[in-house]
Amino acid sequence: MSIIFSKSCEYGLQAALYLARQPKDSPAHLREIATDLNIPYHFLNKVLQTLTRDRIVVSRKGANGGFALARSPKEIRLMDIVRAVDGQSSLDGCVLGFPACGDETPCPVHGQWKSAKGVILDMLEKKTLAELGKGLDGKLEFIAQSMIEAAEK
Amino acid sequence: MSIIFSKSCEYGLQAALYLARQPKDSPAHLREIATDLNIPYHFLNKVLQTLTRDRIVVSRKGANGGFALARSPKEIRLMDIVRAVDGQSSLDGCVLGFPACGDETPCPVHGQWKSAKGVILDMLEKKTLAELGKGLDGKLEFIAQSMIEAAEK
DNA sequence: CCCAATTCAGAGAATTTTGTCTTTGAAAAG
DNA sequence: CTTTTCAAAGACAAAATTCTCTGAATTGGG
Ligand code: SF4
Ligand code: SF4
Repeated sequence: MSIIFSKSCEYGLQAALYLARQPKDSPAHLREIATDLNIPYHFLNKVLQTLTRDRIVVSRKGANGGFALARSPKEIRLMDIVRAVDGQSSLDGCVLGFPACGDETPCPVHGQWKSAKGVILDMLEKKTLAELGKGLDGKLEFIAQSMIEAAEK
Repeated sequence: MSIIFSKSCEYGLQAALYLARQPKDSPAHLREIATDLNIPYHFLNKVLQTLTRDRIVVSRKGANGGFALARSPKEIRLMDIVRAVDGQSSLDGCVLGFPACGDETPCPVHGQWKSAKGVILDMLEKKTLAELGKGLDGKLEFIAQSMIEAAEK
């Protein structure tokens, strides 16, 4: 389970990463993505519709249709997906959430909280799907591995 | 809204902080806490029952009863409250949540994710209610301020 | 060109989880 | 006893997640 994101968002991130690792010019089918990543088919359908509307992925109907990234993985930040699926507001909150608080009237965890949040936002902001995909090549295939182990359970 | 915790947990943290700032030997009433912090009475009731069962707060019934911390604010970590209310499992998750992953088969954000999570867990682990309460004294009263501004809206 | 098969699009129903409220009971104080 | 206040079960509501079903675009084969 994700600590921070909704399931929609989690699935969106997974699917996008899946697409980033897909060979060029061969769109992936919804059915295939869903079973490989172990995501409910129709829920993923909805999430991908959102990503398509937001021009993060493109879809084609009919035979040899499917889903593919709309632009280079280098140009898609994790943040883009989060914003598309969960909305910006999902990142604005706080751990404690006192009624009125902020930099002017901070509670005593405010400093640590901001730094933790900084690390997370930085990650989402800076990491692209391309970088996500890198670091795997040469080593064992992360997703494939996941699938195998998931199937074993 | 809290990014990480359920509302129960958020309310639990707020209530605990409220109790920490309460003068010694004068338990606070559920009704009072709920209205001051703007938390639904009966929901807070449930949360405080949980904290009581977990011996983080103690309750007394009847006239001049109420709730108070079970031990010194110095000895209650934020983590204790989170675990009591949301359970340990609420802290075990990940942002991406691939089917099979971990330190052995990490995905490429794993490093950054662990560090972000480290900051958060560290905060929950190390900060006590006492430290939370400090940093406020002398300055404007954080909670009071919150209440005033909340009432204005 | 037309048809059948394939695959995404979308509305909306059903389910599950989470958050809130209602009601009754039990303990403590005076 | 009577009042005050917490304890607890469970009804109810709202939100998140999952499923059902119908429609529309595309392709390739007659
Ligand atoms: S002051 Fe900062 S850390 Fe504290 S509740 Fe407000 S936003 Fe959160
Ligand atoms: S490898 Fe680490 S960061 Fe990646 S999905 Fe798994 S737990 Fe999360």
